[in-house]
Amino acid sequence: MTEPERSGCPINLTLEVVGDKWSLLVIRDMMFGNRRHFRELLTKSDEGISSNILADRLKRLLEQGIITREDDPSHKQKGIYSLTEQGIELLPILAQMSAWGYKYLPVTEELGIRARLLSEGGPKMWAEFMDELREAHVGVKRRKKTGPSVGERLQAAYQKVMAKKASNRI
Amino acid sequence: MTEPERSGCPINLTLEVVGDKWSLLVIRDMMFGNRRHFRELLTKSDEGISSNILADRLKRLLEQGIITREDDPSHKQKGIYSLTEQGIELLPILAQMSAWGYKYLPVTEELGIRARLLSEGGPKMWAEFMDELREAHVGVKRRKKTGPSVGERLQAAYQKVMAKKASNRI
DNA sequence: TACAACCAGTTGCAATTTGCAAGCAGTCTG
DNA sequence: CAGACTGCTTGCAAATTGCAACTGGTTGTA
Repeated sequence: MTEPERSGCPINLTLEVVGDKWSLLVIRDMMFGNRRHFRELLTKSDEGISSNILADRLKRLLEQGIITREDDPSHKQKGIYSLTEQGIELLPILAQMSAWGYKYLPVTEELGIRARLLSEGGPKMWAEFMDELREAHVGVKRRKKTGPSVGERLQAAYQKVMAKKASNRI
Repeated sequence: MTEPERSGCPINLTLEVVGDKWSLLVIRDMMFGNRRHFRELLTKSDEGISSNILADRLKRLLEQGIITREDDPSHKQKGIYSLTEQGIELLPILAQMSAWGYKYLPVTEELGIRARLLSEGGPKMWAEFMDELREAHVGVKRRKKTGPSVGERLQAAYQKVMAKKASNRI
C-alpha cells in the first residue's frame, strides 16, 4: 500500500504525491472551477479525464490528506470533495506553473487570461485567493470582504474573453 | 512526433512538458547539483534514474527548448547539458514544490535544509540564484558579486548538516 | 408507481510507459 | 594495448493508462 519513497528530497516527495499528469488538473478544477462532485470533475474538465483515472486520483489525494470527502446531504449518492489546508497550499505551485506555461507555451487566449491576472496579482493575490478557498472548502471565515473576490474576478475575466470570442465568430 | 495537446490551459501545457516523475528531478540536479554530463545525472542522483529514462527525458527537454547540449571539448564523447532561460525559469516551480514538500512530507534533514533556506530566502533569493544559473548555463555575466553565491550557501548548509550527521554516527 | 435521467464509481482489456539489466561502439588513461 | 569510462541503445517483463461498457443505486417527473 505504502510504496517506498525514492528519496527524502522535498521536490521528489512532492512529485511522488502530485507529479503525474492528472492530479494537479483535478486540484486546478477544484480551485478555479468550483468542481466539488465526481461528475463535475469528470465531465466539465477541458482535458477529458476518464472515470477510472479520476476515481483513482481522488482516492490517492484522499489518502494523502490533500482533499476530503463527505456526503452531500441533498443527494444520498453524491459526495462533496473539499480541499484541505494542505491542498489549498498547492496553489502557489499551480500559480507558478500557470505563469511559466503562459510565458512559454501555446496557451489559448481564454485560458490564458486567468494565468495573466494571477501572475500580475502575485503572491498577495494568491494569498487572498487561498483565503477564499479556505472559506469555501474548510469553512474558515475570512475577515475583509471588499469588492469582488479573486475567484469572481478570474471568472469575470474569463467570461469577458469568451464573450468577445463569441461575438467575433458571428 | 508532436502529440496533440489535451487543452490550451497553461497548467495543463506545463504538465505535458514537465509533469512526469523524472523531468523536474533532472532539472533539479542540473540546478542544485551542478550536474552537466549524462553520467553525472545518471549516477549522482539520489533516486537512481535508469539510463533509458534519462536519455529519453534529456531528448524531450532538448526538443522543448528547456536544455541545450553541446560537445565537451575535453572529451569527444562527452556532452555538456545546459539550462536555457526557459529552463532556468522553472526554478520558482521547483522552489514552491520544495517548500510544500518540506512543510507536509517526511523530508530528511540533510535534504530539507536547502528547502528551508530557499523558502526563507523567498523570491528575492530565487532571482539571485537564477542570475547565477544564467551565468553558469547561458554565459550571461551577472553584476554584483558580494559574498558567497546562493548556490554556495545552499551547498555549505548541506555539507554542514552532513558533517553533523557523520559526527553523530561515530 | 413506472421510468428516464443522474449518481459515483467499477470492470475488462488493449496500448502505452516504465524500470531493470545487459550490451555497444567509440575514447581516454596508465 | 588493456581496462576503465563515455553516452547512450536494446530486449523484455511489469506497471500504468485510457477507452468503453457496465453496475447498483437514487432522484425527479408523469
